[in-house]
Amino acid sequence: MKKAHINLFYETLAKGNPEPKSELQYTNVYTLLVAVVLSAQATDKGVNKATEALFKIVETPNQMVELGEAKLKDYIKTIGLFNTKAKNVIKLSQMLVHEHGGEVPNDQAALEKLPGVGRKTANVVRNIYFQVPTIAVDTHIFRVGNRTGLAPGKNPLEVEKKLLKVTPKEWKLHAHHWLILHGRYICKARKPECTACPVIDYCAYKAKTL
DNA sequence: ATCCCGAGGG
DNA sequence: CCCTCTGGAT
Repeated sequence: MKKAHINLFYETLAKGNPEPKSELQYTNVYTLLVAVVLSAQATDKGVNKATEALFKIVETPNQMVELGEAKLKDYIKTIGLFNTKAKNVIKLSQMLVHEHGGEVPNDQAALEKLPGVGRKTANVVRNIYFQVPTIAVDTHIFRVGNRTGLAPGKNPLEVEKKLLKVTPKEWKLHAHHWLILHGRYICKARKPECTACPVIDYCAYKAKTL
């Protein structure tokens, strides 16, 4: 995508949503981390539905450890991959208690050592809570980056590097949310709504659909 | 490359 | 029925 168009692309998305925020529900940085871990290959709606009850009784790593894996599963069994996620959340909470004083570290490497936390999840937490201009590449952003021509790449890491390179400084902090919301509601996987798309003038995909 | 894995949409 | 959803670990 041309430089001038990249600016217009972000400017347009920003105008449509000046203060973008996560649609995941959370009460603090710990519950944010748990919510993001649970959101892997699941919709935020489904995660919110499960965590609404869970976060009323669990807001700290200690409380999660006390709850235990079996009861945690009862809360999240409506979410895909719940078995693995329950194990990871308990282990991750134990590690936070024993190795980080019960706090969530603002450190990419330390976060990625936690079970169930990879590059994407760590990037999301650092962006949302610690205001670091990371761009976490999930399924939506991977698709939008490739389809629009904004940041093509064979894998998420390639797309992330390209996004960090082409995204102007002023848009970096919120780029993650603008791109994800665009992918979720307009540039959808199955049936992209190009006729309702505000940035179609800058998109490489329109040539194939119109 | 493969497994994990429920809900919702088309 | 098939596809997709803010992936990560092996």
